[in-house]
Amino acid sequence: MANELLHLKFDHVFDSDLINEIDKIGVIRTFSKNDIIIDINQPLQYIPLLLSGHIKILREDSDGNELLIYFLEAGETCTMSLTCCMGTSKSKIRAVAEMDSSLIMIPVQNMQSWFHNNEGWRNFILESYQTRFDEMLEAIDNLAFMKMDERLYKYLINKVKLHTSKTIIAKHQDIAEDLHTSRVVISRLLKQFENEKKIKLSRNKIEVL
Amino acid sequence: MANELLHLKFDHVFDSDLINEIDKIGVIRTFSKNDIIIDINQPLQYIPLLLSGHIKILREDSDGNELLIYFLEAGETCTMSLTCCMGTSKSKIRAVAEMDSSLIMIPVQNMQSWFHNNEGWRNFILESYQTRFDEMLEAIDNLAFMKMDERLYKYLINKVKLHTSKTIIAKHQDIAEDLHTSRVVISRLLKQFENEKKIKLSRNKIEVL
DNA sequence: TTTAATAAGTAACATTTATTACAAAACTTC
DNA sequence: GAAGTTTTGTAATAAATGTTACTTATTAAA
Repeated sequence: MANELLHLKFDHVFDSDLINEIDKIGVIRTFSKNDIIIDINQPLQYIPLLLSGHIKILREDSDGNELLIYFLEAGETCTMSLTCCMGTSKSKIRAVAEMDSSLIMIPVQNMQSWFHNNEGWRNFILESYQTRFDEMLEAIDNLAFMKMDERLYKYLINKVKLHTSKTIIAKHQDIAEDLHTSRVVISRLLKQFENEKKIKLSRNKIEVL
Repeated sequence: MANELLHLKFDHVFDSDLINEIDKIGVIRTFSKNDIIIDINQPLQYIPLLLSGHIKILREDSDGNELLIYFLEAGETCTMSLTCCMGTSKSKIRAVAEMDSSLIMIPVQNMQSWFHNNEGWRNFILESYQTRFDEMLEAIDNLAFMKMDERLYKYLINKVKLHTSKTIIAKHQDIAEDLHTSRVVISRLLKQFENEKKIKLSRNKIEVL
């Protein structure tokens, strides 16, 4: 079998015929940490399935301010790309590799017919929509109802879960950009967390206790 | 034909067989202004198609604070209900009639098979997802990148568009709840808009100039 | 028409977040 | 290890939003 990761991550999602077809027509692409996978206004001709790594989905306003909306993990797809492909419109988000990642890209034409013929594919897409909807709602909750200290703490906990490691490698500036605030605000709050014994700070590194 | 509104709003979306089936199995429900159509945590067994009126889709946090996410208009459906029905989960949002409204409710079982057999239905659902995604992104943008004065002005303009009337009937308290802020903040900003000749205020009424 | 209830106006103050500016610490490079 | 660069710490201040408390205006009810 050509692609081990494809089987590992998607064998329980798609039937073997579909897996083989994906394997045949899908194009593997690899990205390094911080690579832009898809940028805002870029037209989309492929549906990506994430085989390994993590991808940050970001929104940007007209002044270049960014906001992290959610992360994609291996075994997931970006439903934004689906809606874009259907409407042959352009990407409304930026996708950035949060770590080294690999994707398999499926041309839109194929996925249109699968949607019609293949129940596994259909369910995968509909479940993806549900997951993304839920994450968008959570993003809205975070922004609307939570203060910056709560948002930051949640962000840290989420990173710990994603990487299954208590140690986060990041600079305050990066975090500030994800949460759309300023570095000073993040440094201040992190120091406060450290005083409360929630974390331990060092250069480029945050240890969650 | 049993239901005029169904034809008026959906004839160009679905083929005539599907329209007739919807007409046959769908249950019409009418709501008065401010009625709660679906509440948070309520299980969903029906997909609603909006025949007339406007519906507010709201999110609520654990302290009972609300936030308006978007409006539904006639000819639309709530994709939240789709994801809920698929996963047989509970509503994550509250739907409130913004004015007297009528819906046709379709049992989930039927819509599952249409999804498989009927291209018109499939496209309608996928387009609905796209529209809702875009509106969620806009909600996120509003919260992340805009200040309260901008959010308020956008809210007013949106209301004017929806009702095709320059006059908005609402009290400051209602607006404050939709935008999740306090009445005093809204009164202050509205007064500022009035001084800038953008609007004209009176009790329960805002005229957008 | 007086009274009560609701809605809006506004001042004073508190809190949260953003900004500016600079110093100290931790790494890199030569 | 000296010099430069990057990252973090922190104070002072500004701006935006939230809160409290009270007044005034408008409408509804008695």
